[in-house]
Amino acid sequence: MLDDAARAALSTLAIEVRAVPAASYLVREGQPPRRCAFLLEGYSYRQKFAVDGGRALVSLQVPGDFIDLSNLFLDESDHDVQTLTYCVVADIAHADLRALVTEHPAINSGFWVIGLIEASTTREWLLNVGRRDARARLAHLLCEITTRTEAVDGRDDTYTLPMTQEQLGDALGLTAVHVNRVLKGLERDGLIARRKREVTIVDIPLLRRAADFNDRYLHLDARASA
Amino acid sequence: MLDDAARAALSTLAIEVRAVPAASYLVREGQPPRRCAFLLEGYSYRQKFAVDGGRALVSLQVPGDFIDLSNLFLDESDHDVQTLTYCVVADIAHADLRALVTEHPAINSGFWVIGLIEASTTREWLLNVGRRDARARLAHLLCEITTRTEAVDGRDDTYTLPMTQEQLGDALGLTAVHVNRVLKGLERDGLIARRKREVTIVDIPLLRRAADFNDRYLHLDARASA
DNA sequence: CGCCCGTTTGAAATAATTCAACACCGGTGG
DNA sequence: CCACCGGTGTTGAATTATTTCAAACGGGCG
Repeated sequence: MLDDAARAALSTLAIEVRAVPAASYLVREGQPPRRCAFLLEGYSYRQKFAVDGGRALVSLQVPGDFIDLSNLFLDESDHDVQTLTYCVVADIAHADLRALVTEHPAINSGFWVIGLIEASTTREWLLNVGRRDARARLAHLLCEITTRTEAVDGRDDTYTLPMTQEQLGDALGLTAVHVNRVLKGLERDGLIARRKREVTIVDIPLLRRAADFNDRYLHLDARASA
Repeated sequence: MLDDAARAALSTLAIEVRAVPAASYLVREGQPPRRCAFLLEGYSYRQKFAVDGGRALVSLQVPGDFIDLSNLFLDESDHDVQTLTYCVVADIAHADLRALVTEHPAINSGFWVIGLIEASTTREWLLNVGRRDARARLAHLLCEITTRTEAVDGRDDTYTLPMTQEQLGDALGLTAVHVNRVLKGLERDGLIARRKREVTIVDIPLLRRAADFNDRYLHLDARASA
């Protein structure tokens, strides 16, 4: 819980808001900026590459997520962050954040919580890619997206998928072609419906079961306090 | 860099050392202790389960790693930590650690760095499992183990593999059977040699190339300061 | 209008799994 | 001291999930 002083400090933070087009880089591997970006609107993702050109999306960010808290403490980024859609981000100077963190223990641990939840999510993705078949993997990702976006803005279960099938594949360790087939399978079985890029979760319980989805790893309650 | 006061604080920390047999739990999913464990000796790993019984090892810990820094800020663990071998761990009370972190910004950011490196490592594992074939995956894990253990105690390239082939499989998203075959393949091609559980890296450059291994993700330099 | 990116579909190829049997080894108890 | 035991490693053959390659389609955009 934040005390009043902490709240005040947060609200007087000097931030610079900027709009960013889709598919542009917010962070590049190896390059460290002097500011942290906070996602206000839109979606972005972290990615890493293998030498053979293989790509892995290793996490998604939705509005309310920090883009690169890691750059505050590490001076070389180990991955890229790229926007998925048009985004609005708030930049905060490293110096300000550092000051904030040392002066307000509550904010410090709040940031810790944010970082730890992200780590937890990456672990769940590792389980997903390593130990679930394509159908469950895809279903799991769909469940995560709905859960995380509705936690932000009480959305219903229809949303336009912000990702291409190729990107979905890279997030799941699958081929775009296979993603397509699995997507159709889920549709055929009445778990989801699609119209162009728009996806509707038709049967949430069924999808969750198919996905082996349990939202514990998202630490929704802990996140609320930040 | 730590100042003298921080060093002093660290050295007067009340720690309780205990020995733990192999294959015992250090942390259980859902259960939060009031202390953080630091690994002094031995190896341990984090694991998560899918409902169908599938297991994923999501990280390894070597001497010098924190077992559960996450429990300091999150009150419910989202995974287990289990010892791989006989271990010696140091327990530190949460209260002490919290005080340390709020009083010494340098220690705070040191802990951040540790957490962030671990997150980076998990992302690399995700790339490994999602986008590399079995041979590269296994080679990559072998490279990581050598690199991390030699960073601790300037070891040479022979070491007894602390893991069963089943555990290797769970760390790589593969079957134990397949791990066995791939291991033999690496041996046949002269990249490694084996005698019982003992593994020798015969040709490091070749293994690294086969693994697509680049140690940047381990942030070895940043780690040194902690 | 035409182009390009993303999607859809099929057929063939392949990596990895599954199942099953057997060998090995260290440890335990008779 | 030997026999047995369970866990681990090894091997082969059959099966399956996923990839690869290739071609065609569709729609949004300049």
